[in-house]
Amino acid sequence: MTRILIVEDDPTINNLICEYLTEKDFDCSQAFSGTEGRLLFDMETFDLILLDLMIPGLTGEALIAHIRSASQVPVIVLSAKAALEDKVQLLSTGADDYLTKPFELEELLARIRVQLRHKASGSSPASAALHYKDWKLDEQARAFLVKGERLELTAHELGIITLFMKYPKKVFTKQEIFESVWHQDYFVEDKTINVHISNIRSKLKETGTDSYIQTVWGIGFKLKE
Amino acid sequence: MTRILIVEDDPTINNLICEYLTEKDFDCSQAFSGTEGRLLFDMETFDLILLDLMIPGLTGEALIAHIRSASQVPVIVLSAKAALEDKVQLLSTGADDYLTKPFELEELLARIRVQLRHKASGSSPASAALHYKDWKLDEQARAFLVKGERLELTAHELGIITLFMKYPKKVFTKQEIFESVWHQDYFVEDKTINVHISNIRSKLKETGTDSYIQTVWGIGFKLKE
DNA sequence: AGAAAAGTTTAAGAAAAGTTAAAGATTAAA
DNA sequence: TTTAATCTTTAACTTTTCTTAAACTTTTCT
Repeated sequence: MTRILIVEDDPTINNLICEYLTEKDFDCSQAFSGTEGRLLFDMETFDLILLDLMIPGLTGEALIAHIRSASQVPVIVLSAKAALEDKVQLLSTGADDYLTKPFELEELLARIRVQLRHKASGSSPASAALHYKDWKLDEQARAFLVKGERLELTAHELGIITLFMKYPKKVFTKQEIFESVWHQDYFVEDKTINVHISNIRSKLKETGTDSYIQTVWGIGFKLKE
Repeated sequence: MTRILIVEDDPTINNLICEYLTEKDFDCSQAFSGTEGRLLFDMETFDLILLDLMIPGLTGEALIAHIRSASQVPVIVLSAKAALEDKVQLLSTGADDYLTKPFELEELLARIRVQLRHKASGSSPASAALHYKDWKLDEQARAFLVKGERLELTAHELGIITLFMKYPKKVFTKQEIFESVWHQDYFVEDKTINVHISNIRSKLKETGTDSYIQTVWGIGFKLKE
């Protein structure tokens, strides 16, 4: 389902848009401040972002800049500002379209569809990001984010995390991990996987999420329930 | 066969749905309260859940949250509430679809088929779960649940339980258990299996289900009828 | 009933599995 | 080519699980 993030501080307008779009089969998340919007953007993956410019916590412009530093997701700005210079500046900043308040919901929907169509026709196959608790993994960018912050992992470490996040309930034996991540038959020293797990955990420790990787004695490893 | 859980406190409606779906070749389980629904969900595995929101014992919302904490099974909400805000919240809470009462059974069937189709096309390999009375065993997650609660077992203990649950009527000799679980010929001390059985029973004792493992004198062990 | 066989339980040492730090080997980058 | 990063292996250490032994209980057989 298409996921849309609505960043709008006025609850009435936010809910109105949310209800309308939900009815139209979109999956909406709501943020009521710039900082909340940034948090949601960092932690989840959206197909489109609706953004009010006049929001507390972080200016709309700053949020666009933040979004553009990490993603090409379409951004439609909702603004009371009508002055042309603002519009121009916005579009050059990174917004893909704008709508001046008040606007008709039908028009909003039409513009959303336009942006999504652009997105769909252009570019690469969108690789959905994986989520697990407050971990986020963007496979395409090979970026691993904890609580929105990037954590540097080596190739094998990322491979192991990716495997875990694809099947968050499965227990993986060391053999399974090795064959899946190394793409070879299992003949490395048994301990190698252990060492990598240990290294991943120690990197995770800084984020307080090292307990997410659990040891299943006699079997292997898995993500926490 | 496709298994559907119906959580609906009105017996007339519950039975009506159950009979209709049974006729359409679904395997239905009925719950008449939120708590009963949770119990059945924890103990068995369903392909889809129909959930009335206005149920005694546990609110529908809380039940959805509980379900979502453990599973991606499709949930269709049956509700008398027509207010849009409720629908929005529901869908964002974790429901996959909703139907406002009164509804046609044909529409319900259509929506069930849509959800099952979605499920089938998407994602992860279905991990078959084993069931025996109020025991549930998820082989992929290596999780053993008694009355919905996880019970920690060591690798060998889990191996023994798995063997029993695969053939719930068979009597296993100690030699069979050893060769099946240890993957070796039988030359350990005879008593080893006994000790493991004893340890399993003592862990089960906390759940009140230790009597499920029965001793067959002179032969071995089996699950209770 | 009494003896023998089979099963149960507890406890303790042995064995297996896992963790971590560190050093050497390998690979990639500057 | 030199430097840096990553990977594998080794080894000492910790934790969990397994096996054995021994004392005790229940069932079966004579």
